[in-house]
Amino acid sequence: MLHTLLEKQLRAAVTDVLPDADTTSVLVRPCPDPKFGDYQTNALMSVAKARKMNPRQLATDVVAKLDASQWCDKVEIAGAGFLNFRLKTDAITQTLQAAFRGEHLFFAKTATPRTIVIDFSSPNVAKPMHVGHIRSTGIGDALQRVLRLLGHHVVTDNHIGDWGTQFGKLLLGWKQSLDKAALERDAIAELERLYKVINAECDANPARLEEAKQELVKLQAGDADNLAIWKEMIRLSQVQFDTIYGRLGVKFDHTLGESYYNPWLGNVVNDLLQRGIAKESEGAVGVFSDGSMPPKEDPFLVNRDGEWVADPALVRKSDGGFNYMTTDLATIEYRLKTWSPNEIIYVVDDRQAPHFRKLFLTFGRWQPDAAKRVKLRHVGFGKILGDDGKPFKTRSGDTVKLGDLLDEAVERALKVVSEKNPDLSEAQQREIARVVGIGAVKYADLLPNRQSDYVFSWDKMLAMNGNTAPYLQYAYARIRSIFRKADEAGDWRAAMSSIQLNAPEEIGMARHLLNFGLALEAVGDECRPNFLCNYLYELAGYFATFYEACPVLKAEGTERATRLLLCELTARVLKQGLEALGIEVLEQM
RNA sequence: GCGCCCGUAGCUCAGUUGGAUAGAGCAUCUGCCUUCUAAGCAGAGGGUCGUGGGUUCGAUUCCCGCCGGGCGCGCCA
Repeated sequence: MLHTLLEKQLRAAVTDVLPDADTTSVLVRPCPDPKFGDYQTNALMSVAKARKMNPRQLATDVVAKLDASQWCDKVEIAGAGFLNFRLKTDAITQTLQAAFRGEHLFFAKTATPRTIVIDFSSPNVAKPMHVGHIRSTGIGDALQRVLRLLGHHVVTDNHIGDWGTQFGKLLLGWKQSLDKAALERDAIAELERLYKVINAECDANPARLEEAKQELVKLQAGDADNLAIWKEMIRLSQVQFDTIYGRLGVKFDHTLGESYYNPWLGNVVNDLLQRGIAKESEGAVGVFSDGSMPPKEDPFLVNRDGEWVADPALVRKSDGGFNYMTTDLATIEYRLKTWSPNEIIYVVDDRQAPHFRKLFLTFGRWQPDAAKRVKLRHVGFGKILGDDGKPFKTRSGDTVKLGDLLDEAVERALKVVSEKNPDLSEAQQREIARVVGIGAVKYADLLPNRQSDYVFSWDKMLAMNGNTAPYLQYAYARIRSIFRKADEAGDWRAAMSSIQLNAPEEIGMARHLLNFGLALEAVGDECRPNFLCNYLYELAGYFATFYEACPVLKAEGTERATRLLLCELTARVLKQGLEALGIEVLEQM
C-alpha cells in the first residue's frame, strides 16, 4: 500500500540521518485535512524532541535524504516539523487499477500471521440470550472476521456456561415443578421460570437450599438421572443459541463449555499446591499475592478500612468444589496444548477485569514458560444502559431478549422497505427487511467505543438513517443499481485501462479508498471494530457526495470509465468492510 | 473506605504513538426529487472538551488536586 511504501522510504531516510534512531514509531498517516496533502508524518517532531534537536532542521535533513519521487510530487515541511506528502495522481490511479484487477483491495495480508484464539459470546445454559449478549457476540465476531481477513489463523471458541451452582436449583426445579407442555412450547422460558421459582423458595427456606445443594452434589458425583437432565437442559439451550447465531450469521470453530474441563480441575489444583503457587486457607485452596508489586496494583490484595488484606483467587472451595478460576486455568492450558496460539482474546464485560488480571497472573506463575509464549488479552466492553442511566431493562423490569430485539428490528425495517419500495415482491421485501434490520442492530452495537457504556434506545438501535448499517447498505445498493444499468449498456470493463481523476469528489473518494487497510489494521491492533464502522461511514459519505455531483452513466469516455471504476471499488470495499463487521449487503433495497 | 472507569454541542456518541481550525448522528432552521434509488445531498445555528494546576513547540489526549456519575471489592460466574 502507498502509505507503507512511503513509510519504508521515510524510515530509511531517518536512519540515514540518525543511524541509531529507532524508527518503529515513524509512521505515515492520512492528513487530517486534504489541504496539507494526502499523507503526513508527525514522528520527526518526537524524534527531534527526544534528542533535543531542532525539529525543522531534522525534517530538512530527512527530506534531503528522502526519495519519494516515485509516488509524490513533493514533500513539504510544515508547522513545527510535519512532513506532508502529496501523491501523484498517477500513483493513485495505478493503485486503483491494480485493485480493480483484483491484485489487492487496499489492504495487505500480514507478513507475520499469528494464531489467535478468541473466546466470545459465552451465554449461559437455561437462560435466554438477552440484549447484553449482543456485545460480546458482535464484537467478538467482528474481531475474528477482521483478523482472518488480515491473514491471521483464528480459532473461535464459545465457552458456554454449562456448569456451576445454578444447576442444583435447576435440577430441583425440573424434578418438582416442570411443566412439560410449557417446556415443549418454549424450553428456555420454562427453564427460566423453574429457576425463578426455586430460587425464591431457597431464599425463603434454608431447607430448600440444602435440597438444591444436594442435587448439585449428585450431579457432580455423576448421578445418572441428574446427568441426563443436565444434558437435556444443555441440548435445549443449544437449540436456542443456534437459532440466534443463525440469525446473526455467527459461527464458532468450537463450543467447549465450562464442563468440558471438569476432568482436569483436580490436577490443576494439585499442581498449583505442589508447586507452592496455591495454598490452603480456612479449608479452601487459593492463590495469594506474591508481593511482587505495590499493593495498589496487586489484584490479590484488597483494601478494607485502610488495611491491605489478602483477596486470593480461590481454586477450590472448602466443600471441595472448584471455582471458575480453576476452569479458566484449565482452559488456558488446554488451548495452549491444542492450538499453540500466540494470543488468546477474551471478549468479556469490563466488570470482570479484576478476574482476568488474577487469572493471567496466576497462569504466569503456574506455567511461566508457556505464559511467555502467549499473549493473554481481556477485551472488555461497557454496559448497555436504559435512559435512566441504569442497566437496561424493559418497563416491567425484565431483560430484553435478543430474539425479541431482532424481531422488532426486522419488523421496523419491513415497514420502511414496504413504504420506500412497494413494487418489490413480498419475498424480496422480507429478505431486505431481514438484512437491514439485523444489520442495524449489529452496527448500532459496534459503533460506540466498546469500553464506554451506552444508552440503549429502540429508535437508535433500529434507526435506518444517519450513521447506521442501512446507510452503508444503501450506498452499496445504489452502486449496484448503477451497474445493473451499465451492464445492460454493454461491457464497461474494457475501458478501465484509461482513467483520469479530475473532480474533487472523485479524488476525495479515491483517497479514502486507499486507507481501508489502515482501518482494518487499527481494528486488529486495538480490538476496536468502531474504527472500521467510522471508516465505512466516511467512505459512504464520500460516495453520497460524489453521487450527487458526478453523474456516472451520463458521462462519456474516460470520465465515465473513471467514475465506474470508483463505484466498483467503493462497492467492493463497502461489501468487504461490512462483511468484516458481520453485516450483509443487498443488491437493492 | 479502597481500587478501576467515565465527564466533549440541547440529546446520544466519535476523536487511532500528544499534532495543524474538536467531529458525526438525532433534534432545530434554509434549500434540493421531469436527471444513475431522497433510507439521500448542500448549507446554517449550536462547544470555557466537568474544574483548577502542571509537563512542552503543541494537551480532549499525559501527570496531580477537586467536583459529579458509574462499576468492582461473594468459598457466584
